[in-house]
Amino acid sequence: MAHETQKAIARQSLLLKSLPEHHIDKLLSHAIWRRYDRGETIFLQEEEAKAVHVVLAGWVKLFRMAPTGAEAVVSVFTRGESFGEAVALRNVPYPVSAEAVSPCEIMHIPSPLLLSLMREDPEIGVSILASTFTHLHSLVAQLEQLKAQTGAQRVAEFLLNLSDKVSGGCEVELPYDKMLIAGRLGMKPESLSRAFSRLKPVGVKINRNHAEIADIQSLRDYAERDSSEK
Amino acid sequence: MAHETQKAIARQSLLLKSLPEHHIDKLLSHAIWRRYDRGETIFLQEEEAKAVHVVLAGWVKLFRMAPTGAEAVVSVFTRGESFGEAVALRNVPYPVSAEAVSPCEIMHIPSPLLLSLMREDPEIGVSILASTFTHLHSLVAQLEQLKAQTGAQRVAEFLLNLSDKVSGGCEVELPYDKMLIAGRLGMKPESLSRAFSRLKPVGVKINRNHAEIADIQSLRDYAERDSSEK
DNA sequence: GCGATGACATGACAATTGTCAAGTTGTGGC
DNA sequence: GCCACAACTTGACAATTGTCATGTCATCGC
Repeated sequence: MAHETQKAIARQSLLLKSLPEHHIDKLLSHAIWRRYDRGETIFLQEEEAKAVHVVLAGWVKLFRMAPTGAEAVVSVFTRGESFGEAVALRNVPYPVSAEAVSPCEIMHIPSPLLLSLMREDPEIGVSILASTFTHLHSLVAQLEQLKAQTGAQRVAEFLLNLSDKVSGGCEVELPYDKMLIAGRLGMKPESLSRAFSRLKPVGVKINRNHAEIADIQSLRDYAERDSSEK
Repeated sequence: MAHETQKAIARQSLLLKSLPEHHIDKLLSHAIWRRYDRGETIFLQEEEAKAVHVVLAGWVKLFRMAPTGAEAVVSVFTRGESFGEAVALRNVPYPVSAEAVSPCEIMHIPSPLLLSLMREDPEIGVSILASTFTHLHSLVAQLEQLKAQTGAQRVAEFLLNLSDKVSGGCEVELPYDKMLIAGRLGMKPESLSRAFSRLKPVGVKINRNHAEIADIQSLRDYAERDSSEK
């Protein structure tokens, strides 16, 4: 059931990679593996957390339903990333819902197991704090973007994060639906379309889920430009 | 230096209140107390974290400077609340800056002390995770609000959080500057003014930093109303 | 008391974004 | 191949918000 390649991916996850070998083995041997289809729910907001989740393949979105029914995408995770750490250890309800947005492989680590290991070895706690901090940091970055950047600038940053090149041109694939990208960036799909067209003069060509960036640096300039200056 | 009343406040903080007595004593005896004037910097973004901070009195804002220079307020803390947990334990730089927005009393718990206690007793780790989770949760809530609510609705929620009444009318004091409230809610001061006037029909009167809410429930209805319906 | 300063409100205007409607395109079922 | 459907784009319009300018008011130092 648990293929070696999957275990290898799990070992590389931020949550596990800093742990000593024997702990990893124990966690892996008690973990639950599961496939999810596109659109399938992994857990629901207000549900009680019983495990930490590690994405082995595919894409997962965390989102929150406002009382009005409006959906706000909080984050999107993929291979090697984990979520639910801080909640699982405290027996509190999830503040968000999780859904597979593509077919997924997810590993679930039961929280009682994590808790008991944590009592044996405090390093585990530090490890969990590490990945929790990463989430915290990315939420803070998102808040900053939403409050201080225009839609087109947020799209520009999103594109920049898809490439690891520092300068020059490049081509990247959009990792998921434009609808989901729009949600993740806090805008409507229509606004995303317009943002893309606004990026054309800066050297961005979009074709389906394929993006061409003429010059990374000039796109970065655009993203960091103060909105007051032209 | 450390008055008993301050220690009492510290004990009630989310970070400490679930810890066993002997740990609290040790932490309190090694903590550093300091006063900050209005406008004084507590730490700067990119600075390395050396302590966890507990607010004993006054108001502190955490904010982030975008490369463009725009400031995004991430959160505002007051008496009994703590911040910097996840960062302090990992020797990583702060993702945000912290500034006193009113005269403040802050207690600093050196992170090496926390780390060593954590190795003795994993319960400390759980405690830290608990308050970290609280921050995470509030960031998620903020994201939801920014993405799914109009300015006036965010202001309505802000007012609602100032009162613990469930129904009927009430009066509350705005806890800090309108400029800071605007920043915290992700809008310009002018927009906050307009949002306040838009709340008048719903029964909200603002006079200086004093707010009168005619009926809590109808304000709540307004905040949760779908923007499509009138 | 007086002037300076900063917080705040308000009006006019521009830019951005959401909303609604229509049209295009690709995909999957049959 | 054909149909139905969902994703996506585009345009027109309305609502919201930012920007700029102006004016009021309280506070503070002198």
